[in-house]
Amino acid sequence: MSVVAKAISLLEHFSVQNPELGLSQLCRLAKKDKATTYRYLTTLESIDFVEQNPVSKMYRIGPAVLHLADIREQTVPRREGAIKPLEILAQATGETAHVSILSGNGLHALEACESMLHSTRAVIDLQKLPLHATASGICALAFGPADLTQIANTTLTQFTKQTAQDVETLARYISRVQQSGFGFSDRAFENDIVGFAAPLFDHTGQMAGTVAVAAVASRLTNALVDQIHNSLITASTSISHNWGGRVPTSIQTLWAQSSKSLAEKEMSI
Amino acid sequence: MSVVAKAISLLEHFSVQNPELGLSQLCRLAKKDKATTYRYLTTLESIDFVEQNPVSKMYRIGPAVLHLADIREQTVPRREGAIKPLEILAQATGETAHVSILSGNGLHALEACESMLHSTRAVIDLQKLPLHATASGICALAFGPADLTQIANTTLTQFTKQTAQDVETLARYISRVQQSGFGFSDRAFENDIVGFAAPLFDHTGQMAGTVAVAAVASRLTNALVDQIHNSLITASTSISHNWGGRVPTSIQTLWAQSSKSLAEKEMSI
DNA sequence: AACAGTGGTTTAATAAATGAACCGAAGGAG
DNA sequence: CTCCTTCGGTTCATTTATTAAACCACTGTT
Repeated sequence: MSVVAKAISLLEHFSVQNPELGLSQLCRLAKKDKATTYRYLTTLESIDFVEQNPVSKMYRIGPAVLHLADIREQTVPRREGAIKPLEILAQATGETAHVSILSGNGLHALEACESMLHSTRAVIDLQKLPLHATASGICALAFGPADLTQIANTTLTQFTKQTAQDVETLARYISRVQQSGFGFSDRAFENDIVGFAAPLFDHTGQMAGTVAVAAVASRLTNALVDQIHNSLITASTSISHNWGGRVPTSIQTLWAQSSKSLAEKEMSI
Repeated sequence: MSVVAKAISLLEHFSVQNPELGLSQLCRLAKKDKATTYRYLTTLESIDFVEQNPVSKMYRIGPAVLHLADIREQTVPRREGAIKPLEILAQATGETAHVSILSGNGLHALEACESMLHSTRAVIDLQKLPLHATASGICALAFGPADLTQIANTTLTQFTKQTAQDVETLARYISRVQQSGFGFSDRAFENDIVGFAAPLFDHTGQMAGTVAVAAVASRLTNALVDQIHNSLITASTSISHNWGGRVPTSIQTLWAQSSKSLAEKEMSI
């Protein structure tokens, strides 16, 4: 791990819940020496990646990232292209919908949209999502670059009793998703939430992210699952379109098959 | 300059005009060795600060900055607190208004708002502003931390014939601004633009940024200058309020005095 | 007064960054 | 076809910056 990565990984400890951190706190969180942490912070401060509250001496994320994020969103407008389909998805399903961006070594939640239909609903923190425990994550493992799986296999943090705890279980989850075309996670990240996801594609033809629905487990019915699947297909198709890509026919075929099998299952009930 | 700063300074070469850059281009821009630049880029890629277009092999700003910018804006909502006063300012003056954030070693343009009143108007690039050549910059030097002046003095890039080219001229500009309470720059950055600025304050009581109007020189009248000054006072007061601070009475006094002297000047005309 | 916290600084030991030279591939020009 | 340039990417001995223990100065508590 290079110095650059180590210094910047300090930034990962800042969050909406914890926007300002002191030197000592940061030392403990990063498990690093005080002198080193201090040097990192002053360096980051010199390039405006953090700034120091002059009275409390605490550090917070600096203004330089705003500028970079602006350039990114103006030239690769992921958020803009995702918002409307996301609202439609949330409204159609009555559950919380969110979009994540895939990037080399993980999945970043980009935007969430909560349905107003029910008073209980999932709340998505906009942060890095665990690959092995969320519908989006398993979807990324199923359809994204192969080297992601190695990253996922090394960090099987347990969140609930259902979280995949070994490589074999995770592999079974992944292969099921590769057959259905939908990411799926049954209370593996949060106790009462079931997740459904679909992959997104950009102009390069590669998988570029996921769109997902986080549903409250107690309200799930076969009809709702069906509705979520259909809405995910619509959302994935239009977001991929807005991102300059399109859903590969192989995935469309999977979706058509799993809709059919679902319909059959319902017929038999 | 530490490795961290050098690596991240690569990011400064990306812009809306030039969102994707190849390895060799970046080498030339950064005046760095190819091997070094390559290592920087792979490091930045590993932490999602840049991502590589898999087909063209070019690099662009990565998704990690979106997340950081989100946290920053959710916890220190500068942009949100600035937008409405900025729109009012642009509309009242008929010129382009913009807000910048002060940070240790410079001034970052945060948001610009163009008036639709005239077809010709100033366009503000959202980037780092030169301290010595803009109304906002001189305003920051006049009312911000003292060590900014040293930074400004070392980089007196010439933009127009009116740009301050020596420390004495700049000091004269600054002291004039310290007397009037308004940043001012007469065609020192762009040839036909006159800038007016007012300082902004946050909850720490320190200067936190500037709000400014970039006016087309050929349209300027005494009445418009008066209008701009008054609107800047309103804008600065309300943005500072939204940022959790307030304009110090010392500055309010300066404003009151310079309004009076302006009124007198107009009386005499 | 002793203690446990801060933020910040110095030190020799050590691990990391550096850049010239290099590779193979792709594209153009003669 | 060869020659030449430029591209992204790699190697390795040399140099340079990073590291972390110990240390200061300060503040509030017991």
